[in-house]
Amino acid sequence: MAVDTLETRELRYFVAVAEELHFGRAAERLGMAQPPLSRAIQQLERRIGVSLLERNRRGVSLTDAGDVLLHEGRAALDATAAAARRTRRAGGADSSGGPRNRLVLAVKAAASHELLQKLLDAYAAEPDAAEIEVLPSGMCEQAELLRDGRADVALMHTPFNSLAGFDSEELMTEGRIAILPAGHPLAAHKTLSMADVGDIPGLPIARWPSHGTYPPGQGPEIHDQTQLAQLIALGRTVAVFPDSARAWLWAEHAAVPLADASPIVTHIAWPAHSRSLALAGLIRTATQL
Amino acid sequence: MAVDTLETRELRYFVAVAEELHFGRAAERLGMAQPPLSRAIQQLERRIGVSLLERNRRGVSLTDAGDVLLHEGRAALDATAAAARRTRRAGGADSSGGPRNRLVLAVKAAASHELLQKLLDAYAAEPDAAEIEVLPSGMCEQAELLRDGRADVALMHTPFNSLAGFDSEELMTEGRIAILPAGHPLAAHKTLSMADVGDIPGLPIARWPSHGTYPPGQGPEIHDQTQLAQLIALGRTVAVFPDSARAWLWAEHAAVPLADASPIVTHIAWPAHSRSLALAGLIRTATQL
DNA sequence: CCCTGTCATACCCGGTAGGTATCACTGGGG
DNA sequence: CCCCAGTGATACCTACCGGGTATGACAGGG
Repeated sequence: MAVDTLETRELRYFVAVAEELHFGRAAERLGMAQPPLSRAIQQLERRIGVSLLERNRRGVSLTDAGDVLLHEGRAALDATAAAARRTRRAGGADSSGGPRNRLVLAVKAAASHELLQKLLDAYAAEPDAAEIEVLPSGMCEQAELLRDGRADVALMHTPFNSLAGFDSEELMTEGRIAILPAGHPLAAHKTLSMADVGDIPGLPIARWPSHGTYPPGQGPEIHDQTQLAQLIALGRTVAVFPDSARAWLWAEHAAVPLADASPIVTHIAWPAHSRSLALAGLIRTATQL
Repeated sequence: MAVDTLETRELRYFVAVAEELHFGRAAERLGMAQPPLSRAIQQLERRIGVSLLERNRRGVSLTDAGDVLLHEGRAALDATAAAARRTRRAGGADSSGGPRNRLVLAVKAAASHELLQKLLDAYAAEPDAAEIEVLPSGMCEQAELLRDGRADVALMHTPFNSLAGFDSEELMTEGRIAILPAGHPLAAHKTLSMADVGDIPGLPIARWPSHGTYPPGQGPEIHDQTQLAQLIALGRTVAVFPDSARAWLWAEHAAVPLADASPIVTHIAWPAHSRSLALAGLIRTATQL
């Protein structure tokens, strides 16, 4: 093999070891025995002429070069997986009928309902519309879905998602609101500031494991939006949401605009090198909404 | 091998065939015989379950899926090559002394002299400055250099370069000037329009093979900037350049601002997933110029 | 009709990826 | 103090498969 070419298999092996920092566990994860994995990593280090792992007594740690290869290798593996997935999607469906174009659109579950609905309706009305598969995703994994090819295009929301590495178009900007119990004194205000909501006596901000706002504070722990809505209705917590959250407010809720919260901008984003006509049509539709 | 994993070797093979559209030539380019290449492509098609090539009588053409794999595969191969190169750069230099950080900066040859000089000087004065290797590149290949890891960061110029897929920061905006023979009547004008320079009797725009402006027109053919400068001095042609080209004008040249030309914006751009401290320092220096 | 150029098939060989058994080393506990 | 548990490395073998050569099938053109 050419000395300057990394095989996908080698990258998979190295990333597994670098993530586990343990040859045995990495081998198990890869479904193979430990000795061939050790040997493969040694060969890899010899081939690229750089030592990647520090074999200390009792464990393994990454060298600087190893850290670089971990990050770059993940990106390369994502790109390879994306090539396989998108190719399969482009051709595999052909057997089930015409030149079926299908686009996978990743959206943050339960966000941008109205916008998404308008987009899907408008696009479906286009003459040569492709089939759109909506892929609900967790909070911040849209980028990952785009990178590894499970999705072709995504709705992303700054400042929560980073648009780094993708092409994107801005679709919508909205402010944020504080959602309070309907009877709360602050609910009478015309606007509030972030500082106000962060420090309401008796109303600690809820902690939502997958939402960053977890470690600090002593607020109640929640796991989905319904729990949160209920806790607010019971007068136990406050929450900050985008304007569009007004759509699902309860009678027991009150919404007050936040004057100093950074606005939430919704973008449609896609891999920079995409050349699909169906995608171009969807983007055109989206920007003309 | 897992059925859903593409090996680098398979991608290399397929991309070669897809580019040549000829098994024999592709095999020659890959330094191998034709039969194993045919077999490898067949196995690839079976593995991903999609037909990639249309074997017509007298030649080969790409299916839709094949076209997708050609583009996605190129990106994946670039990412893989980048992983190898950057890893080698991160670790290979360690043997020749301390924790030597080296950054490769791609710049369009002979552009942005002053800006580049200021940037290098300012960065060198930083306390923990890494070594910067300046990689002169052709007109539009900075993106390619960043993608395949030959460079870590680049100076790019919109609208010539596309920033798609990279992170970037704006550094400088400049207008454009028409460079005329000193004695020419139009040289007396305060400003000109693009239409003016495109159609000057007796002064056809020069044709520069690597600059897009090649096919049409009957202007003289040139191959580098010095030839162009000389032809202008001789009163044979006109050229449009960014403001900063004033730095190298001859006495026989006259520069007139163009009122309606889109401005040229210089950016510093880097791969979106970069995490290098040295790169962060360079970017910080650049944005504070 | 043969000849040429194309990709596919048939068959063989060597390298190497992967498995099993074992070693070398270190640190902790009885 | 020594033994044991747990780590990664080494030794050795096997089987698969990637690659080579020779040849076939098929279509077009002179």
